Amino acid sequence: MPYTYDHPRAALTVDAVVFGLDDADLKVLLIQRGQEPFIGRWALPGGFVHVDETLDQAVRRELQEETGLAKVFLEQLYTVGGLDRDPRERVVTVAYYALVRMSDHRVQAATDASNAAWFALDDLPRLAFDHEAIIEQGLKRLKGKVRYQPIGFELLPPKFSLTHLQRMYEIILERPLDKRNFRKKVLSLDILEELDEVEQDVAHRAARLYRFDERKYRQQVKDGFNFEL
Amino acid sequence: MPYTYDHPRAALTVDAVVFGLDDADLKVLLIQRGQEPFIGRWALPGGFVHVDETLDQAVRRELQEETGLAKVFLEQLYTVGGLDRDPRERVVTVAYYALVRMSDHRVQAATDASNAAWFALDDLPRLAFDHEAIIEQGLKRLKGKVRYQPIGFELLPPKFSLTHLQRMYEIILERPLDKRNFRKKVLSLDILEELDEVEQDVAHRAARLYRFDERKYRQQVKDGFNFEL
DNA sequence: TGACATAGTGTCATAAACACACTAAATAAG
DNA sequence: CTTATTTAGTGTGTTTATGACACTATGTCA
Repeated sequence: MPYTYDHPRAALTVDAVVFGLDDADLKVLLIQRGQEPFIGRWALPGGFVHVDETLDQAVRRELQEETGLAKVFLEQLYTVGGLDRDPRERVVTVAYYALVRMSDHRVQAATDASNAAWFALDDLPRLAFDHEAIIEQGLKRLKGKVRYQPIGFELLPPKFSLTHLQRMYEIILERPLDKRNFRKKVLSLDILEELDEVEQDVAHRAARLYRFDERKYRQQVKDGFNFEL
Repeated sequence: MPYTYDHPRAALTVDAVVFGLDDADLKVLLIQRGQEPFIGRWALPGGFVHVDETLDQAVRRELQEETGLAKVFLEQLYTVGGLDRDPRERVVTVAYYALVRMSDHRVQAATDASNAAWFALDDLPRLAFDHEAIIEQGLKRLKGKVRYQPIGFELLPPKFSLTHLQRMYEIILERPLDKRNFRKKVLSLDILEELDEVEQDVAHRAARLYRFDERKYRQQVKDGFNFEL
């Protein structure tokens, strides 16, 4: 079933930089390629955009198929159109980044029998295509955006302590933050709900848990308020 | 000369939101379409991406062809992949925004005999496709970015007074700024070169002229300094 | 019950943001 | 050549936000 056009067309793909957070590191989810080109190399999850699906739908489908992830936070990053990105032919890819709670999402083995695994950002394997550069961009965007939009919560479990929250920011921004100033600031934003619950199973004083209050946040935004780390 | 593929492919286009500034308004450069669909309607300059050119090259070529503009400031905005954007077939477009000095660039009549013209943002005609939404995004980006990167200078002539500069920010941000505070702030950034020149042909005290000093700015950035309106 | 680990809390100093009004210099008009 | 008009150019005090900094509280475990 061939499809024919008057002019040659680039192939269109989507790729996703999926970030996750563990105790110590920001991680990226990669899959190991099962086909040429770059067979055996690690790469961003992604694939061809079908002609009857939107770009968002395409990324979500590919994430589901290749990693088992569904319903993650997703945002478009940028579109890469270099001429020789793919040795086969002209391929233009729309890159996305995603944030997931690593604890929630047990990463599945991919459908096409290739692996999926998390890698710390400073310990990446050799990657296929220009995926290294795309990850770089994703990281840059995350670092920038996390400071003025409360997207970081997508990386944390629903209930978290202020220490968890601070550690997340420290890991992403790659600098230490002052504990008292951090707490003062984040509480003053009034976007957290204080729960009547504390951490469980810790070998020391348990910290109070909080939840991100999306409703309060939206209200703040509407009132012209400004999130700012 | 037909081109054939195993799977149907979306057509890939680029579109540019070209911003210019006059005394009173931010303006957008539009062209009037000479073909179907939307013949006669105004639209963003843009067109199909050739298989042997990058996305950047494609936008620049289209801008040149349709409006005569060359060497403008260009940055990728986002990629639109809705299913029914174009009534003919699936078209994915990579949107850019551009900043030009209106005075420099006399806008040419387009090659294919359709018109090109500047429109104030609050006085746009009916547009083709989803170009209204793309302009909206471009404006949002401009408003955001102008505050932490010195891109606004791309809209001004090389030599400008502090009053010009302030007016530019007021127009883009859509709010008045305090004259003394603005001057204090902008001079403290130390990215302007004070010239031994003043405005000509004005019917009142002439203002001193300044020039954006790109070298100083790059130095600041390297030193970890932070532009911020 | 004592050692250990992390939670939780407030003050002061410095820096940035903001509000605010008059004099200076040039041209134009009478 | 005097006056009116228009915009340029300048400084201070107040308020608000940022940043540095250290000790007590509470729980677990040995």
